[in-house]
Amino acid sequence: MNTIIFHIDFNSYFATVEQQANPRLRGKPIGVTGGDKNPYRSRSEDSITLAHGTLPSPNGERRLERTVLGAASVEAKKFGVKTGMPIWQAKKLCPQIILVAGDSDKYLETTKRFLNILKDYSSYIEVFSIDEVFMKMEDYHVASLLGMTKRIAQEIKSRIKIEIGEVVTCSIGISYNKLMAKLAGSLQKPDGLVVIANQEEAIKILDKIELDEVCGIGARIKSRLNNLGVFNFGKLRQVPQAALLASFKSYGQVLYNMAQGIDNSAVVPFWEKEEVKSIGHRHTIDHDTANPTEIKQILLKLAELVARRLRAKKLTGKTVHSWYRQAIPTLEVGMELHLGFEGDRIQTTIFYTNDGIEIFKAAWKIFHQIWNQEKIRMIGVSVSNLKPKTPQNLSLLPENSKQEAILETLDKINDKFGEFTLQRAILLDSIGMQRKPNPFLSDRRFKI
DNA sequence: TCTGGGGTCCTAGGACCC
DNA sequence: TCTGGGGTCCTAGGACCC
Repeated sequence: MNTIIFHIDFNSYFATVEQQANPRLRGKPIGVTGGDKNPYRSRSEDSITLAHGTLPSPNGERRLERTVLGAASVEAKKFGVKTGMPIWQAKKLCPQIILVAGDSDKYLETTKRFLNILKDYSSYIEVFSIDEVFMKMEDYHVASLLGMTKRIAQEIKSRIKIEIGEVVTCSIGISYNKLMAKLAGSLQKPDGLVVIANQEEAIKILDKIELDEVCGIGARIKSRLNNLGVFNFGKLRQVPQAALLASFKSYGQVLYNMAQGIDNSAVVPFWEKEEVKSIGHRHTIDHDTANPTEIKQILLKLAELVARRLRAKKLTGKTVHSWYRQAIPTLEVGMELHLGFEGDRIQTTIFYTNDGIEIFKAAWKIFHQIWNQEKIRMIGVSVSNLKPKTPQNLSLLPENSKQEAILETLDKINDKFGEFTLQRAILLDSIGMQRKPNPFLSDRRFKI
């Protein structure tokens, strides 16, 4: 291998962290529900935590029916419960499931400790999500590392056991590119360790798995491939490149490469990651509604949350998106029948702002263009086209400064009470690693 | 009484500028 | 004097990830 990439993925992350923290939960089927910091979550819902020994209130119970599990423990998975499954369904499969309200700070803290372990092995760490990273071994190490990769992986695993906890396990996949490393990591769970050493091995493995087991093929692409008569990677490999390009445009090339275990994407270390591209919030209402006043209130609240996060990152944005999901489910016909909720989205461009009222005004205005008074179940707002706040685009007028001062005060108050605002950059800043300047980034930005 | 909420990237077509 | 072509911005929409 010229390149050695590790993919490290925690198993049932939130669930194992909870079991680690609370021995009473160990060995039991548990499901972790939505964020504790969700501003829409009532106090009564928090009371479902077993640790508190209380029962859910009828109100909390009803609200939870519309949310999904953020994680399920191995014990719960034995019943068929999966991450992302609606709570009502999880309960049907496993009536004794213990629901635990998520604690985002705890998970972030654990991730920080984990990344600190990894720092000892490479600085090329790409944080893919709160429980998943890619790590590229430094090029000058590769030759000396050949044959040692498994030992390093085992060392990382045992350090996690010692430094983080025995219950928290991870699966490690090692390969010559990101795609295959991720695939390798998914082959053995929990606590797995799989190496895909070369392309030859990769193809053998690809021929044994389903199309959608590879990152990048979801339900839609899979179904479109099936319609072309492609049901596995062996068959995909026989499809001429031109035919894939014709059907999937540029993504056809990705699929073509995928079938051969090729992936040219780079491990992007955290210090090269660009800033966020958009910030948004959406909310599924606990009942369907067509009441404009109610919808307006929710939209305003969401816009304020978005604005607050923009200000916290010293950003402004000028494109406002608004979207919703209608209440009546529709049957989607794919490989199998399933219920879907149709919706619509719309966007508009205003001026650079991070003021919740301005964002709300734009979102409410465009929402009306797509909403035909039907009952809805979900509504969302987000802002993209972001740029750092500079004196040029804000605070030119004294009254604006005053406005900002008020906003800042509000932010401080909100900060005190907090909410779940997990962001990759926040995560990275908080692990105490210094952001190294990237000499290539500025070039890329200003190249003509 | 029936799937959350946070994001990412890509493409096409129209408007507009020079 | 009746239209080329490059570039950029904007909107809509499709698809994916955890």
